[in-house]
Amino acid sequence: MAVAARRERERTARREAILDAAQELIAEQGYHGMRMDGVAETAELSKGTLYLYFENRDALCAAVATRLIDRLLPFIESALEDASTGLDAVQRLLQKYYDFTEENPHHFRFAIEWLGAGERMDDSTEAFQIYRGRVGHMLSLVVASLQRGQTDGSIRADIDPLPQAIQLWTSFLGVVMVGLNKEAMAQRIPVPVDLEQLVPLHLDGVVRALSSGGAS
Amino acid sequence: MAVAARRERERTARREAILDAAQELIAEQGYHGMRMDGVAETAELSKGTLYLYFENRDALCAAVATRLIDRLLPFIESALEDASTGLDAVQRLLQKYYDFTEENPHHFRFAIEWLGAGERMDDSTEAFQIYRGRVGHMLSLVVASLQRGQTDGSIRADIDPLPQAIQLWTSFLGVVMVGLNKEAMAQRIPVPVDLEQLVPLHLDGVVRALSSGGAS
DNA sequence: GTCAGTGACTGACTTGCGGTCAGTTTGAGG
DNA sequence: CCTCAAACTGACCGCAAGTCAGTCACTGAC
Repeated sequence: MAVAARRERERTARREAILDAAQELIAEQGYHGMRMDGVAETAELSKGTLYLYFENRDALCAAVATRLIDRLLPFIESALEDASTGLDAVQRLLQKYYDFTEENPHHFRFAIEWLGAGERMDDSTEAFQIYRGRVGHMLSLVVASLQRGQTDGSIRADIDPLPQAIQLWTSFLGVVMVGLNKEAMAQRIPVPVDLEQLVPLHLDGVVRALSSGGAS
Repeated sequence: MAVAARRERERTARREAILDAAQELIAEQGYHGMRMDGVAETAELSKGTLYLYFENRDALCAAVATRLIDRLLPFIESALEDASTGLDAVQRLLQKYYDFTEENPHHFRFAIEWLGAGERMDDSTEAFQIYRGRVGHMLSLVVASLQRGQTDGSIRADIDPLPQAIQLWTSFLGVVMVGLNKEAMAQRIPVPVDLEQLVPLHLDGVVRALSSGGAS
């Protein structure tokens, strides 16, 4: 039965084609501008077919986000290898996350939507479980970097890595959220400010807060 | 023409009634659960009437949020008066903001929606200009506290108050965003963690980052 | 007293979009 | 050829925001 194998390949290919279409539209029109009708049109399928591959819109978005994290992870992992200390690793990790986010501004809004959403996003789908796993992996990299820093002495010994990782992650998300909308923010925040320096400023604060030695 | 004055009062009262209805529904069902039909029903008006008082849903939400900030501001301002130093003031300001947010969990999601929203939220309405002004006022309190800290020596002299205030504000928003959804987060974040300590942990980091002296 | 004018209000309707499902097409196996 | 199943289709549904032509109630001029 080589047929079944080919069917499976074709199914995977279709799925990828739908993801490509969705990703393209998200990049063009933003997360909210992406419409299921548009995805169907772009992927040259009917709308109903989309629902044979993804339970609903949120599941499709989760799958797109998962693919993006999978592309980001190698960069982050290599950045961690280049780091001289654990403290340096934390800094590089966050910086890489932000750089990648800046290149894919619309997609990562998904993560923010999810966190900001109280109830409205459907995170019960299988696609979402997978996404959740990737988030966990990202967090574990932060935890590992913190532990590494405690071992090499660059990070204070009295911190608890897991809660601290979550604090780093959530506070950084706020910064990224604003950084994502630099142009819009300029009008949005009712004072003139150079948002370009926001991320370096935040990272500086992170280093000061974590550092075992005196601040530079 | 006492008639015009009475008409004006009645108009204001209607507007307040609509705001009350909207706020009640947001508190009950969350920001996304609030429906214009529901607001009309609760306020004992027809839906069309709502649009005589508010340009659209977003404008109505902005007006609700504005009212809430107006209730929060006195608390924050008295907290600033109680503060012993500028550094202490920053800490108290953020803490009060979080406490109030925790009591009104749904409403402040509006701020997050707005910041996280790339394009979808209509912030061109008059109600939104007013809301924007309140946000600016909040920010100015942070700036003032930072300057106070630099004067009394509790905060490093080399920081630039305005960008730093924005960094403080945005990073804290990320923490609040997660703190708002404590219950949901427990399932959402794929690791077990006590989110209750997230805010204190963050505030500790803020103090370490801003402090002119050594960390405690 | 009455009646035209004005602002407040109404609710049926339109629109946009996520999601559904009964029916059609395709192609492998007999 | 015929049969069966999987893939696919697109007309349709429900929901909620937003619109607008029409009604109502009060006011003040005559």
